[in-house]
Amino acid sequence: MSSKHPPHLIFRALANEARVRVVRELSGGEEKCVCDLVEACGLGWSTVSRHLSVLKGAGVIADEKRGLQVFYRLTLPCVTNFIDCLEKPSR
Amino acid sequence: MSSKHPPHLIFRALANEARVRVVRELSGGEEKCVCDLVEACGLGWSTVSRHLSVLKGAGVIADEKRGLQVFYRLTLPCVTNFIDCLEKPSR
DNA sequence: TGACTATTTCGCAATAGTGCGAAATATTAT
DNA sequence: ATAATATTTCGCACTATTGCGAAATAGTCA
Repeated sequence: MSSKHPPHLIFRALANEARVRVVRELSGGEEKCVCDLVEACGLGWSTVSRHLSVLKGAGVIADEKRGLQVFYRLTLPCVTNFIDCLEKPSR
Repeated sequence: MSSKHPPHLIFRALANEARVRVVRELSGGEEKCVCDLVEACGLGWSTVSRHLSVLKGAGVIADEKRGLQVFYRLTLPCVTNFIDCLEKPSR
């Protein structure tokens, strides 16, 4: 059976500079709390929170609450490869 | 020097079902005329033409005019790999 | 309980994306 | 030059996305 996240919806989830920045922050494999991601994006908390929910809804990231904080991690590793490919001078 | 097409703009160009369909049609490496792509998308000519210009503007496809027809081809092969990855049941 | 911290949800105004049909452009054939 | 074909450009109405601040929610600690 096919995924409930068709390709164009995943592209849509990534079609924003802040959301790509979030994915980059998580590309090393380490989890980050929302506070880290807010700082990385340079946007307001409410805005970043909604960006995170878009990425999560598309299955690109997942979250886990620990204590007061929520930690996010990347769940779609091949997006990192693709971004790397896009950044090579000659793709 | 870095590309003039940052990742989030490439994702934005792909953030539409018709445009992903176009990329798929071109993934085999063969060129297709607009008429083929109009048929594949099931949308009007003017709409598909604009989708093609979005993809071209992002550097995902390129065009070449031959006679009365314009042929498009994929210029960003790694997008095919990424879409394939997205469609695997377990990514 | 109440205060404090981390995060999300809501409502808003502004901007961007979508698909359409009509008109414009360009190339070829008569 | 005229006509026919293939494609693009334009203007419109509609919908979706964006970022913000205020308010709501949830967990921890005194």
